[in-house]
Amino acid sequence: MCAEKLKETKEKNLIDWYNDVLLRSEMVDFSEVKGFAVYRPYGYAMWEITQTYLDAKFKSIGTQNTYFPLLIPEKLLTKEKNHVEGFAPEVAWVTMGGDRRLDERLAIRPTSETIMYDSYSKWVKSYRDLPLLLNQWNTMVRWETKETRFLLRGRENLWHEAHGAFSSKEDAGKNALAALDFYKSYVQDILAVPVIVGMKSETEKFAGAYRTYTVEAVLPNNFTSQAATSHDLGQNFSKAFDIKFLDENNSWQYVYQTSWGTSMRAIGVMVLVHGDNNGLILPPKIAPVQVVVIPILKGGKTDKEIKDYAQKILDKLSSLGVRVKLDDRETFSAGWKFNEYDMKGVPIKIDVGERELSSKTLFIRTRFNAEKYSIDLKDIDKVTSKLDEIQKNMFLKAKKDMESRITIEKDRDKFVSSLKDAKAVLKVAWCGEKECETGIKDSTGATSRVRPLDKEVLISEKCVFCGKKANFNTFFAQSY
RNA sequence: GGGGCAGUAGUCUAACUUGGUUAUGAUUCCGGUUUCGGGUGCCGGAGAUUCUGGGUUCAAAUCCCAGCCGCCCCA
Repeated sequence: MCAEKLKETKEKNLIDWYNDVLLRSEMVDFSEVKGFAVYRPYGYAMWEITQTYLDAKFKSIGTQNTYFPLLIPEKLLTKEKNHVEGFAPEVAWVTMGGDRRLDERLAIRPTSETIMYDSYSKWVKSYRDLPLLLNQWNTMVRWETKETRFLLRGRENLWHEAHGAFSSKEDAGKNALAALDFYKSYVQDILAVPVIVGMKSETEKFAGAYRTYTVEAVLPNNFTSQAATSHDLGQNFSKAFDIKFLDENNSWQYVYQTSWGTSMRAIGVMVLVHGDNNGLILPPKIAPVQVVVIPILKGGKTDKEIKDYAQKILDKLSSLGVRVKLDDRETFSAGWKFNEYDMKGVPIKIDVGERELSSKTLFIRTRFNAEKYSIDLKDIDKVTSKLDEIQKNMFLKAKKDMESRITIEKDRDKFVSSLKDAKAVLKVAWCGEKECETGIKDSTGATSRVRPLDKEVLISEKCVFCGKKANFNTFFAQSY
């Protein structure tokens, strides 16, 4: 049950380090099925915190939770042409029921647009039925053929998927951007991971979407990862699934749709961004345990008083709304416990021993920046402001790190070599053409990641790769 | 899709090159004792189909083949 030391350093081998941290902090474990992880209570607790935070946001704009079947008949999955082409290579199929072959094979949902929109077409008849905004917290299966990775790329992934139907293009557009805003605040404010917010290119957008938005995070190896995504589907699916309504003027209209989701991947990104060679470093807002109280017992007469004192601190912090735990196991030394909670990334450790008991103080140790200091018991509410301060400073540090990894590049050769070797995340002026992106992928293995939403001054008049007219600035990087 | 590297108690590992008795050590786990302010020391105990299957051999963790799993590189 106990965390052991890490085998690899973060600097030397990021992926070995990452796997090891996830295993030893008891967030996840391998299962007997390739690409399917086991989420242990400590890891799953972070998902529950995510759910609580985002669910409230979703409901604030009228989203309702729902549940649709895990299995999707092939005829539904193939209704929207671009969609099925995008997902076909990685769909897992159910072909047998007991020992009988099924007449029609069933896809295990890679995403639920198709089965949900089949119902939407039954439920939407009038403009009064709109907007219809449903969400499900579930998992999806994508049969990755490349190597799989804990949290970042599994075959089964914990996520939520929300699906909106609207009477106007404007409403759908607004909804896709509102979702993007939820994700930005989740990733930045809860996970303390800075993101680049923007739009995906034609090549990288969701299969079947009119437009895809993303919040993109930068990792310590100069890769980027899409932490969450929001799609403006336009009328592509409503036409394929015949989702239409009678408007105020008694004429038939197809709905405008959105779909948006985020997954456990965002948590994986958080681990990569913040952790160090002693294990996880959790931002307080995502930490299942924000403060751990460790009594230092000496087997003397004061032990009982120290325990009572520790309990008092626990109760007090708990009443202040802190997620706090008391570790009074006597079979482990204090030093051992410090190391274990370092591995698990607990933001604040408080030791209470004879010294604290007699002086009515607490001894604070922070995981982030490894601060150590005493405070008076009467100032115990300072612990909550310390948690806020840690949250803020972790974000600022990560933001500075992200900015240091971004290079503005105008030179074609430098762009290609730097991108190929993941020496930086490159911000360039780009034409946005599909052929150009294909060319970039062929020569570097990397793709466009995100085009900022705000109007920006062009870095150059010419596209960094093909030399034609540049239309906007875009970030390029290797990605997970 | 193509190529490369690895697989030995929960974890890390020795033995493999050059086949040979009961598979090495640490850690972890259990009982006891001593400790406890950054992984305490000691005593005892437990934990292995040496990834799976096949082949070569008197004899396989060790050599060969296939598969599985993990990692890396290329498409």
